[in-house]
Amino acid sequence: MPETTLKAQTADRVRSVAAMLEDEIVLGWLLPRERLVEEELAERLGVKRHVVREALAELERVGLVERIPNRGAVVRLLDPAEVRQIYSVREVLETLAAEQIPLPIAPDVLGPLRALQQLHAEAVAAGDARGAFRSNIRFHETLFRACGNPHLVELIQGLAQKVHGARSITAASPEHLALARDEHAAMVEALAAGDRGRLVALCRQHLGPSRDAYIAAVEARFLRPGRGS
Amino acid sequence: MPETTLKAQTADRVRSVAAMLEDEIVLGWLLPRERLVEEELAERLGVKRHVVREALAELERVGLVERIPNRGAVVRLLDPAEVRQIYSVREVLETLAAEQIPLPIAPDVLGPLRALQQLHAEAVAAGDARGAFRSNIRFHETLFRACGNPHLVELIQGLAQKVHGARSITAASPEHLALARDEHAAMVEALAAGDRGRLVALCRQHLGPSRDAYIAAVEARFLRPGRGS
DNA sequence: GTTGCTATGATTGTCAACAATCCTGGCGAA
DNA sequence: TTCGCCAGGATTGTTGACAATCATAGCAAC
Repeated sequence: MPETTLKAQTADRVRSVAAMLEDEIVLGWLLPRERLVEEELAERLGVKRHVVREALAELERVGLVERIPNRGAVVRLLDPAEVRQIYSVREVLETLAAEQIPLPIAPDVLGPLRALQQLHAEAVAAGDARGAFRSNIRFHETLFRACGNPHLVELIQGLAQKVHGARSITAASPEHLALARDEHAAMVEALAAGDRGRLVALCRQHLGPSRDAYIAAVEARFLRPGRGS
Repeated sequence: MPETTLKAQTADRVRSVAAMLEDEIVLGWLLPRERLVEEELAERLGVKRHVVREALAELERVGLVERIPNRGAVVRLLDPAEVRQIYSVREVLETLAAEQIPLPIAPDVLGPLRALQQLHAEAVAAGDARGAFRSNIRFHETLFRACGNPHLVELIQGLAQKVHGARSITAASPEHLALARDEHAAMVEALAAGDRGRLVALCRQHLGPSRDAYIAAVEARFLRPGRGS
């Protein structure tokens, strides 16, 4: 029998629901400004309303969802200025982490990293956006964890999650996925070769494309017509 | 009639309760490993259990409290290694922020900053630990907000909050409070003079004393006897 | 005297009904 | 036609009761 969801405590179920909703937002199943009705989600996901409620609160904290008192939650549209600010901090933190990774890289980091890189490459080849998204997250998590400071990693992950909402544009784009795949390969190479300068440069460059693609897409497609200032 | 708590929505009440509990932890009213019983707190603070529950979840997220399923919450003791890691990241981020503050400083920042500095000095002079704690937070918030990147400020504040539990040691120490007061004065001076190098150095140095005092105190007083490795 | 088990009490976790709030559509008057 | 108002419906927010879980103390057996 399946044991993953059998003995699940509420806290786990909340995280699970939050992750599912995050997926649906990131993959573009749920569009910006789309309403998220608690009861409907509760039924669809097979949990109580209470659990959905906490999950939405979690997503609000992260910034993927906006919650207005007595009115409910909607998928939030990140405004370009905010995205730019977040990316600028990400750049600093990820550079910092990359600079602190001990080189030569430990084998017990390089191994899993190569495995995740391949997983990601396979998902890209198969056109599996969801798989690519998840394995991409795990790749970077594993990479940055090697820097040795868990709190720095936590910050980096938190910021990455904040702009996950911006991924619906790039997550489905074959060109961006292929580019990310190649850059991952280059990072692994640089790590294996102990080339710090190259690694740091790659990490920094890695952020640019998705940011620019998102900003361009938002300005072209999603900005509310009546509100342009 | 008092209007601050009159129209308060639940979310505000949760924040309020969380802040009260944080105060009590920081000021040493609640000691590490002390149990926090939901119903008791609900009655004492005049709110429903539900609100206390969410507040405890919030404090758990921040790291001030530990929550074990079906067993309740206790005040968490930060272990020295964790404190050291957090402070190392704080040092980087606060230095970064200090480097980005536009100089010469804008008058509408310097003014409030001076006011908060004075507020802090007065609290220190009066031996008002709570007042010193709160005005200290607001001083740094105002200072770093001047860097112009709200997300960086948010990160800095989050990290500071994580080690607030470590403040019960320094919050009551007249020497540390006096030192902090003088360093604040020096920061304001450096800002007014446009001396970036001095400002950055001061911010970096400012973190050391409380970190070291906490680690020393924890190792001397709180480590569980039976568990020393 | 020590160990293991059971009953009890204390505390948290879950739930569904109820209350409060807000949007929507329809109706009437200017 | 347009504006304002009111009722109805939909959705969230709150509450208290109930169920599940865990620590503790007392008792019995070794």
